[in-house]
Amino acid sequence: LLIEKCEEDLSFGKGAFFLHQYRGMKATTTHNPNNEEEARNALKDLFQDMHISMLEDAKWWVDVGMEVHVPGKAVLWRVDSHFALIQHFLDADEATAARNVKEGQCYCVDLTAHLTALGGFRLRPTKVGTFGHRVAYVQAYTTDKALTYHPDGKTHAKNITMKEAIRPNSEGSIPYVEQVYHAYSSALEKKLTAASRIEMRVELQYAQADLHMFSPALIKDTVVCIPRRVWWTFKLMRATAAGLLLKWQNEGPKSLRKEKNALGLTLALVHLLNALNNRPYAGQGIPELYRFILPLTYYAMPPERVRIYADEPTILPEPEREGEEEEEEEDEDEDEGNDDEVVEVDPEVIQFADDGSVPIVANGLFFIRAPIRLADKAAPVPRLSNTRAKIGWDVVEKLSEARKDTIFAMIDKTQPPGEVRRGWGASNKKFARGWMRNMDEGDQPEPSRFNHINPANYPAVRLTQHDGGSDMGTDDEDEDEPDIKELLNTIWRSMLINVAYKCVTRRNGDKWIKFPHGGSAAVKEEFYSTLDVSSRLQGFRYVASDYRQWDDNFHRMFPTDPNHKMYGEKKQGWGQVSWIKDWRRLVQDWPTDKIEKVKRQIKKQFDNLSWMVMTRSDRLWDSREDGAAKSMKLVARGEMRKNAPHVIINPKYRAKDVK
DNA sequence: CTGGAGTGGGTATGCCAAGA
DNA sequence: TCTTGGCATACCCACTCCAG
Repeated sequence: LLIEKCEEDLSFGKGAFFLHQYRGMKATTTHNPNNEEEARNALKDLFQDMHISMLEDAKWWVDVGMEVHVPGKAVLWRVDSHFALIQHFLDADEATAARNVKEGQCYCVDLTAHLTALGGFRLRPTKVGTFGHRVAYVQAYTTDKALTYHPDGKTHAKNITMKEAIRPNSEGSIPYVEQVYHAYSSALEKKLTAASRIEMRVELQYAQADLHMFSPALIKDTVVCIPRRVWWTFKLMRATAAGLLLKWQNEGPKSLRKEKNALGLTLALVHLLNALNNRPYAGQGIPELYRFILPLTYYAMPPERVRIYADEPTILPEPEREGEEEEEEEDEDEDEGNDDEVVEVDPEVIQFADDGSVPIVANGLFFIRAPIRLADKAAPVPRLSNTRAKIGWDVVEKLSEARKDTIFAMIDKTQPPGEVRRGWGASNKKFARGWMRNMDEGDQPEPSRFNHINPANYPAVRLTQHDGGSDMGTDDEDEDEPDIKELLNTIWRSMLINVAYKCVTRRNGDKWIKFPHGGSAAVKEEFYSTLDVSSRLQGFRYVASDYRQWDDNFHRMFPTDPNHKMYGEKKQGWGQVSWIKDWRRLVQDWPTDKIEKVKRQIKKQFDNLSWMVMTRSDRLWDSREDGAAKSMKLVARGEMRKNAPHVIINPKYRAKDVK
């Protein structure tokens, strides 16, 4: 009658029906899964208040669940067992099961703590396929009880947010991390375990059939038992490691903390921490992040491949056996309030390898896939390495649930570290050093002790403005004042001399360079304007460059970035030559456009040379054997074949003409 | 005798493009 | 699309030499 009324009077009442929900207490009934009689009685028990025979079976669904619990162990689902589980509980053929374990709308894996071999799943079976049972959904998951057992009765925040991760307390550590650390420690102390659960919503008529067929063999293949001590220690270690990195980041310079790769690492840590207590968050932007958090991607596999990891070495040694302590029988968790039947599994069912090892390779056990650059001089903030991490700001904003400027503002607000941490042990020496150098930034570099190379000390180098066509400004750039021209000419000339002068010398005194008459001071363009390099050097290794290489080499010799630092201001040749100092002074003092214009002029000169020193980042002359590109050719005889200096040939010329 | 400069070799890492 | 090798950068370090 009511339904009829609805259909007539309400605009949205068409096709209305009643939904009946019969709610019981969680774990009202339990039974041994291997005993059919018990199972039947349990079901009867549950429905004793209802006239079960009057119900239409096909229209009633019942939520059933079971829990695998082993004393002293954390019981976790194996990702590679999903196929078997799904095939079993749907009673489906292989093709149907395969269709149902394709990651997507209907099936998704919930990794346990981002361990790619471990995880439950959620499944809404597909409509197509053949099923022995009609199942509305299946869910397999793991329950950790530690968090409800917090010693002080305080429950720590369920999730850490990005904002919490960049806001340290007065001691510099992250409150959330402290809390989970204590939670796991107490879990260790209290010898807590974790259990695997599977729940599904089935048609009433199949409820019995579905439940009692969880055979010992199937259980053995689908779960993994990790000694609880290993399990909690793992969580503890991950939380600690993540906490250290966060703390470390928070001590770094603010500007660097705002870099995408630094925030990317923060994000990754946040998600790793959260995955310890909850199923990993899966939302938009997550694939990018997980590409470098997760070490491997797993899919459920057909049965013949399920045991694929069985032969791999165990990486988790089981600590000593716990004996027969802890005979906890069952869980009293109250969560969803469905009519779950809790099935107790006989602990004897789970067998352990005799050698005391745990039959699992838990990939990704310790940390994350992408390399982390801990800290260096340039960036004393731990961050993701550039190679793979390509996180956009939109992803950072989305996953951190905060705007970029909010995050920046928060970083700006953080207290400067009260005390500079001088290293985290030997392995982090690098960090400490970089940090300390950062602190010393105000110090002035010592004046060079190589003033004698200054062109001013070489009379022949004094500007000779009328010296043929080699001067600067011979083109249409004549508006430059004469003294600037003079300066540029000086720089150009001293470059030619300095390069020759600083050519490497063997420790035994062997000189590579053959100076013209008059020594190094007599070196001019002409010295570099021949392909007969052998007449200039005792031996050499050359690269017949392309234009890009040639230009790069030029840019290294005349850098226009005022912040460009060459290694060791005083070392490896670069800091000892006067042209660099003069040039860099110009770069500091002059506007960029003017410098670029001047640089173009010098480049014209440069392009007229036939060869030049092939500079390396940290050294003017390089003579390393293994540092040389394979494409470099060696021109030298006898002793001089070893460690010959590197030279670059102007791409205008053909390599085969080089002697 | 000592410490800094200078030299030459080592290494972690980045980037790109060819290969799988 | 991921891996790999080549080549480069930017740093480190042992050793030698030499001035003070």
